[in-house]
Amino acid sequence: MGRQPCCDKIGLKRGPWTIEEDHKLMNFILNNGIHCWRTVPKLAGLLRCGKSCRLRWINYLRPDLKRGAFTEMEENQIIELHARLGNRWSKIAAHFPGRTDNEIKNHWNTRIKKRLKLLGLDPVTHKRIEQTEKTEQVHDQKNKTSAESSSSQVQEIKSLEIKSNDHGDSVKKEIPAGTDDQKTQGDHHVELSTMDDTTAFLNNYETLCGNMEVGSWLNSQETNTSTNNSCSTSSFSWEDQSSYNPSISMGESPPNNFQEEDNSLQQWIDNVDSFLSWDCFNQLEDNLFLLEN
DNA sequence: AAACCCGGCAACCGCCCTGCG
DNA sequence: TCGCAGGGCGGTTGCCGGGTT
Repeated sequence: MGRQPCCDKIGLKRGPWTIEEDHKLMNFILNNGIHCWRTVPKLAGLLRCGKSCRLRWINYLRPDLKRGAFTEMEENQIIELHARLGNRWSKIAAHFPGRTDNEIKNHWNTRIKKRLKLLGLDPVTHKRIEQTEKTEQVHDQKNKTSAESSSSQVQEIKSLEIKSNDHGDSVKKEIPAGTDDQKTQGDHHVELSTMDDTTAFLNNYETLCGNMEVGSWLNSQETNTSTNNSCSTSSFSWEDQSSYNPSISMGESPPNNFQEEDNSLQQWIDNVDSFLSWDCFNQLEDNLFLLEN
Protein backbone atom coordinates (compact mmCIF):
# COMPACT_ATOMS: atom_id res chain seq x y z
CA MET A 1 0.00 0.00 0.00
CA GLY A 2 2.82 2.34 0.76
CA ARG A 3 2.98 5.43 2.79
CA GLN A 4 0.02 7.68 3.19
CA PRO A 5 0.34 10.96 1.36
CA CYS A 6 1.14 13.93 3.53
CA CYS A 7 -2.27 15.32 2.73
CA ASP A 8 -5.33 14.58 0.68
CA LYS A 9 -4.05 15.21 -2.81
CA ILE A 10 -7.40 14.86 -4.55
CA GLY A 11 -8.16 18.11 -6.27
CA LEU A 12 -4.89 19.65 -5.28
CA LYS A 13 -2.93 21.64 -7.78
CA ARG A 14 0.62 20.67 -8.70
CA GLY A 15 3.36 22.09 -10.82
CA PRO A 16 4.62 25.62 -11.15
CA TRP A 17 3.17 28.26 -8.89
CA THR A 18 1.24 31.15 -10.35
CA ILE A 19 1.68 34.76 -9.32
CA GLU A 20 -1.76 34.70 -7.78
CA GLU A 21 -0.86 31.72 -5.64
CA ASP A 22 2.36 33.40 -4.59
CA HIS A 23 0.40 36.48 -3.59
CA LYS A 24 -2.07 34.45 -1.59
CA LEU A 25 0.59 32.51 0.23
CA MET A 26 2.68 35.54 0.99
CA ASN A 27 -0.24 37.61 2.15
CA PHE A 28 -1.40 34.83 4.38
CA ILE A 29 1.97 34.29 6.00
CA LEU A 30 2.51 37.98 6.45
CA ASN A 31 -0.85 38.40 8.09
CA ASN A 32 -1.00 35.24 10.12
CA GLY A 33 2.43 33.77 10.40
CA ILE A 34 2.98 30.05 10.13
CA HIS A 35 1.51 27.81 12.78
CA CYS A 36 0.93 24.61 10.87
CA TRP A 37 1.86 24.10 7.26
CA ARG A 38 -0.94 21.65 6.72
CA THR A 39 -3.51 24.28 7.52
CA VAL A 40 -1.82 27.03 5.54
CA PRO A 41 -3.21 26.14 2.10
CA LYS A 42 -6.75 25.79 3.42
CA LEU A 43 -6.66 29.05 5.29
CA ALA A 44 -4.87 30.85 2.51
CA GLY A 45 -7.33 29.61 -0.06
CA LEU A 46 -4.80 27.59 -1.98
CA LEU A 47 -5.35 24.25 -3.64
CA ARG A 48 -1.89 23.10 -2.67
CA CYS A 49 -0.43 20.64 -0.25
CA GLY A 50 1.11 22.07 2.90
CA LYS A 51 4.49 20.76 1.99
CA SER A 52 4.32 22.46 -1.35
CA CYS A 53 3.49 25.74 0.37
CA ARG A 54 6.37 25.31 2.74
CA LEU A 55 8.81 24.65 -0.09
CA ARG A 56 7.52 27.56 -2.09
CA TRP A 57 7.95 29.86 0.88
CA ILE A 58 11.37 28.59 1.82
CA ASN A 59 12.82 28.37 -1.65
CA TYR A 60 11.23 31.33 -3.33
CA LEU A 61 9.05 33.67 -1.34
CA ARG A 62 10.99 34.04 1.89
CA PRO A 63 11.94 37.68 2.25
CA ASP A 64 15.54 37.11 3.23
CA LEU A 65 16.40 35.17 0.10
CA LYS A 66 19.48 36.29 -1.69
CA ARG A 67 18.95 36.06 -5.40
CA GLY A 68 21.39 35.86 -8.23
CA ALA A 69 24.36 33.80 -9.21
CA PHE A 70 26.79 32.36 -6.73
CA THR A 71 29.97 34.32 -6.36
CA GLU A 72 33.35 32.73 -6.73
CA MET A 73 33.86 33.07 -2.99
CA GLU A 74 30.56 31.35 -2.28
CA GLU A 75 31.40 28.52 -4.64
CA ASN A 76 34.75 27.96 -3.00
CA GLN A 77 33.12 27.99 0.39
CA ILE A 78 30.52 25.47 -0.76
CA ILE A 79 33.27 23.16 -1.96
CA GLU A 80 35.09 23.55 1.32
CA LEU A 81 31.96 22.89 3.36
CA HIS A 82 30.98 19.95 1.22
CA ALA A 83 34.35 18.41 1.93
CA ARG A 84 33.57 18.68 5.61
CA LEU A 85 29.86 17.98 5.71
CA GLY A 86 29.09 15.86 2.68
CA ASN A 87 25.64 16.14 1.09
CA ARG A 88 24.09 17.79 4.09
CA TRP A 89 22.80 20.71 2.13
CA SER A 90 20.80 22.28 4.89
CA LYS A 91 23.91 22.40 7.05
CA ILE A 92 25.87 23.91 4.19
CA ALA A 93 23.08 26.37 3.47
CA ALA A 94 23.21 27.49 7.08
CA HIS A 95 26.55 29.09 6.27
CA PHE A 96 25.02 31.15 3.50
CA PRO A 97 22.37 33.54 4.75
CA GLY A 98 19.78 34.00 2.07
CA ARG A 99 20.66 30.85 0.16
CA THR A 100 18.49 27.76 0.29
CA ASP A 101 19.62 24.19 0.57
CA ASN A 102 17.82 23.43 -2.68
CA GLU A 103 19.64 26.23 -4.46
CA ILE A 104 23.01 25.07 -3.19
CA LYS A 105 22.23 21.46 -3.98
CA ASN A 106 21.22 22.36 -7.54
CA HIS A 107 24.29 24.51 -7.97
CA TRP A 108 26.48 21.71 -6.75
CA ASN A 109 24.92 19.10 -9.00
CA THR A 110 24.86 21.25 -12.11
CA ARG A 111 28.09 23.19 -11.90
CA ILE A 112 30.51 22.59 -9.09
CA LYS A 113 30.51 18.83 -9.54
CA LYS A 114 31.50 19.17 -13.16
CA ARG A 115 34.17 21.70 -12.41
CA LEU A 116 35.74 19.53 -9.78
CA LYS A 117 35.79 16.66 -12.24
CA LEU A 118 37.42 18.86 -14.83
CA LEU A 119 40.00 19.74 -12.23
CA GLY A 120 40.63 16.07 -11.68
CA LEU A 121 38.99 16.08 -8.29
CA ASP A 122 36.46 13.55 -7.15
CA PRO A 123 33.36 15.53 -6.14
CA VAL A 124 32.49 12.89 -3.56
CA THR A 125 35.78 12.50 -1.78
CA HIS A 126 37.26 15.86 -2.79
CA LYS A 127 40.49 14.11 -3.54
CA ARG A 128 42.31 13.88 -6.82
CA ILE A 129 40.65 11.13 -8.81
CA GLU A 130 43.70 8.84 -8.98
CA GLN A 131 44.06 9.24 -5.22
CA THR A 132 40.46 8.26 -4.70
CA GLU A 133 41.05 5.11 -6.69
CA LYS A 134 44.12 4.30 -4.62
CA THR A 135 42.25 5.01 -1.42
CA GLU A 136 39.49 2.66 -2.50
CA GLN A 137 42.11 0.01 -3.10
CA VAL A 138 43.41 0.63 0.38
CA HIS A 139 39.90 0.16 1.72
CA ASP A 140 39.47 -3.07 -0.22
CA GLN A 141 42.72 -4.37 1.09
CA LYS A 142 41.75 -3.28 4.55
CA ASN A 143 38.57 -5.28 4.38
CA LYS A 144 40.46 -8.34 3.20
CA THR A 145 43.08 -8.17 5.89
CA SER A 146 41.06 -6.84 8.74
CA ALA A 147 43.08 -8.86 11.20
CA GLU A 148 46.21 -6.99 10.32
CA SER A 149 47.14 -3.73 11.82
CA SER A 150 45.63 -0.86 9.92
CA SER A 151 48.43 1.49 10.70
CA SER A 152 50.23 0.98 7.41
CA GLN A 153 47.08 1.69 5.44
CA VAL A 154 46.29 4.78 7.41
CA GLN A 155 49.83 5.76 6.72
CA GLU A 156 49.20 5.24 3.04
CA ILE A 157 46.11 7.39 3.12
CA LYS A 158 48.06 10.01 4.96
CA SER A 159 50.83 9.88 2.43
CA LEU A 160 48.33 10.21 -0.38
CA GLU A 161 46.89 13.25 1.30
CA ILE A 162 50.28 14.71 1.92
CA LYS A 163 51.06 14.34 -1.78
CA SER A 164 48.46 16.94 -2.45
CA ASN A 165 50.70 19.38 -0.65
CA ASP A 166 53.37 19.02 -3.28
CA HIS A 167 52.02 21.70 -5.52
CA GLY A 168 53.87 24.72 -4.32
CA ASP A 169 53.04 27.26 -1.67
CA SER A 170 50.36 26.25 0.70
CA VAL A 171 47.46 28.42 1.65
CA LYS A 172 46.63 27.60 5.22
CA LYS A 173 43.48 28.63 6.97
CA GLU A 174 42.44 28.28 10.55
CA ILE A 175 40.03 25.37 10.83
CA PRO A 176 38.40 24.74 14.18
CA ALA A 177 39.22 21.21 15.18
CA GLY A 178 36.81 18.79 16.73
CA THR A 179 33.53 20.27 15.67
CA ASP A 180 30.45 18.09 15.55
CA ASP A 181 30.33 18.50 11.84
CA GLN A 182 33.72 17.00 11.45
CA LYS A 183 32.88 14.17 13.76
CA THR A 184 29.88 13.28 11.67
CA GLN A 185 31.40 13.28 8.24
CA GLY A 186 29.59 11.08 5.74
CA ASP A 187 30.62 7.50 5.29
CA HIS A 188 31.78 8.15 1.78
CA HIS A 189 34.54 10.36 3.01
CA VAL A 190 38.07 9.26 3.54
CA GLU A 191 38.47 7.39 6.74
CA LEU A 192 40.34 9.48 9.24
CA SER A 193 41.81 7.93 12.26
CA THR A 194 42.11 11.01 14.42
CA MET A 195 40.95 14.57 14.53
CA ASP A 196 44.46 15.60 13.59
CA ASP A 197 44.03 13.60 10.45
CA THR A 198 40.80 15.44 9.75
CA THR A 199 42.51 18.75 10.10
CA ALA A 200 45.39 17.58 7.99
CA PHE A 201 43.01 16.40 5.32
CA LEU A 202 41.17 19.67 5.29
CA ASN A 203 44.37 21.62 5.17
CA ASN A 204 45.61 19.47 2.34
CA TYR A 205 42.35 19.87 0.52
CA GLU A 206 42.45 23.58 0.88
CA THR A 207 46.04 23.64 -0.18
CA LEU A 208 45.16 21.59 -3.21
CA CYS A 209 42.31 23.85 -4.15
CA GLY A 210 44.40 26.90 -3.52
CA ASN A 211 47.28 25.66 -5.59
CA MET A 212 45.07 24.67 -8.42
CA GLU A 213 43.62 28.15 -8.29
CA VAL A 214 40.06 26.97 -8.51
CA GLY A 215 38.79 30.46 -8.21
CA SER A 216 40.78 31.95 -11.00
CA TRP A 217 40.18 28.92 -13.12
CA LEU A 218 36.47 29.16 -12.62
CA ASN A 219 36.73 32.79 -13.40
CA SER A 220 38.47 32.16 -16.65
CA GLN A 221 35.98 29.47 -17.63
CA GLU A 222 33.01 31.62 -17.19
CA THR A 223 32.32 35.21 -18.07
CA ASN A 224 32.38 36.76 -14.70
CA THR A 225 29.36 35.63 -12.77
CA SER A 226 29.42 38.61 -10.53
CA THR A 227 29.00 41.00 -13.39
CA ASN A 228 26.24 38.89 -14.82
CA ASN A 229 24.72 38.83 -11.43
CA SER A 230 24.53 42.55 -11.20
CA CYS A 231 22.81 43.03 -14.50
CA SER A 232 20.73 39.94 -15.10
CA THR A 233 19.03 39.39 -11.80
CA SER A 234 17.72 41.89 -9.40
CA SER A 235 19.11 41.16 -6.01
CA PHE A 236 17.15 41.61 -2.87
CA SER A 237 18.96 41.18 0.36
CA TRP A 238 16.89 41.41 3.44
CA GLU A 239 19.98 42.06 5.43
CA ASP A 240 19.82 45.49 3.94
CA GLN A 241 16.56 46.08 5.70
CA SER A 242 17.12 47.27 9.21
CA SER A 243 13.64 46.16 10.15
CA TYR A 244 14.13 42.58 9.14
CA ASN A 245 13.61 40.00 11.79
CA PRO A 246 15.15 36.74 10.60
CA SER A 247 13.24 34.69 13.09
CA ILE A 248 10.21 34.14 10.93
CA SER A 249 9.54 30.54 11.67
CA MET A 250 7.03 28.12 12.97
CA GLY A 251 4.89 29.45 15.73
CA GLU A 252 5.96 33.02 15.34
CA SER A 253 3.94 35.77 13.94
CA PRO A 254 5.86 37.88 11.50
CA PRO A 255 3.31 40.65 11.17
CA ASN A 256 3.81 41.69 14.76
CA ASN A 257 7.49 41.94 14.19
CA PHE A 258 6.92 43.87 11.06
CA GLN A 259 4.36 46.17 12.57
CA GLU A 260 6.67 47.11 15.35
CA GLU A 261 8.87 48.88 12.87
CA ASP A 262 7.75 51.90 10.93
CA ASN A 263 6.65 51.01 7.43
CA SER A 264 8.60 47.80 7.53
CA LEU A 265 5.80 45.69 6.10
CA GLN A 266 5.22 48.10 3.30
CA GLN A 267 8.93 48.28 2.64
CA TRP A 268 9.09 44.54 2.49
CA ILE A 269 6.16 44.27 0.13
CA ASP A 270 7.68 46.97 -2.02
CA ASN A 271 10.93 45.13 -2.18
CA VAL A 272 9.34 41.81 -2.92
CA ASP A 273 7.19 43.46 -5.53
CA SER A 274 10.25 44.87 -7.18
CA PHE A 275 12.22 41.70 -7.29
CA LEU A 276 9.34 39.64 -8.54
CA SER A 277 8.40 42.36 -10.99
CA TRP A 278 4.78 41.87 -10.16
CA ASP A 279 3.81 44.97 -11.99
CA CYS A 280 4.88 43.26 -15.17
CA PHE A 281 3.01 40.12 -14.26
CA ASN A 282 -0.09 42.03 -13.36
CA GLN A 283 0.09 43.76 -16.67
CA LEU A 284 0.43 40.41 -18.38
CA GLU A 285 -2.51 39.05 -16.45
CA ASP A 286 -4.58 42.04 -17.45
CA ASN A 287 -3.64 41.54 -21.07
CA LEU A 288 -4.49 37.86 -20.90
CA PHE A 289 -7.80 38.70 -19.29
CA LEU A 290 -8.60 41.14 -22.07
CA LEU A 291 -7.59 38.59 -24.71
CA GLU A 292 -9.81 35.94 -23.19
CA ASN A 293 -12.80 38.20 -23.25
C1' DA B 1 13.49 27.58 -39.71
C1' DA B 2 12.83 23.44 -37.47
C1' DA B 3 14.28 19.65 -34.81
C1' DC B 4 17.00 18.02 -31.43
C1' DC B 5 19.95 18.19 -27.41
C1' DC B 6 21.43 19.65 -23.07
C1' DG B 7 21.85 22.20 -18.81
C1' DG B 8 19.65 24.57 -15.06
C1' DC B 9 16.34 24.82 -11.77
C1' DA B 10 11.74 24.54 -9.52
C1' DA B 11 9.03 21.26 -7.61
C1' DC B 12 7.89 16.73 -6.03
C1' DC B 13 8.63 12.30 -3.52
C1' DG B 14 9.33 9.67 0.24
C1' DC B 15 12.22 8.55 4.17
C1' DC B 16 13.81 10.20 8.57
C1' DC B 17 13.60 12.81 12.73
C1' DT B 18 11.37 15.10 16.43
C1' DG B 19 7.90 16.57 19.50
C1' DC B 20 3.73 15.67 21.73
C1' DG B 21 -0.12 13.28 23.82
C1' DT C 1 7.40 3.97 26.22
C1' DC C 2 4.84 4.01 22.15
C1' DG C 3 2.47 5.73 18.24
C1' DC C 4 1.23 9.39 15.44
C1' DA C 5 1.48 13.81 13.04
C1' DG C 6 4.04 17.12 11.00
C1' DG C 7 8.23 19.20 9.46
C1' DG C 8 12.96 18.64 7.56
C1' DC C 9 15.86 16.94 4.30
C1' DG C 10 18.22 14.70 0.37
C1' DG C 11 17.43 12.54 -3.97
C1' DT C 12 15.04 12.69 -8.17
C1' DT C 13 12.08 14.23 -11.86
C1' DG C 14 10.39 16.92 -15.46
C1' DC C 15 9.83 21.29 -17.63
C1' DC C 16 11.73 25.09 -20.02
C1' DG C 17 14.88 27.92 -22.40
C1' DG C 18 19.07 28.42 -24.86
C1' DG C 19 22.38 26.40 -27.95
C1' DT C 20 23.57 23.46 -31.74
C1' DT C 21 22.96 20.92 -35.90
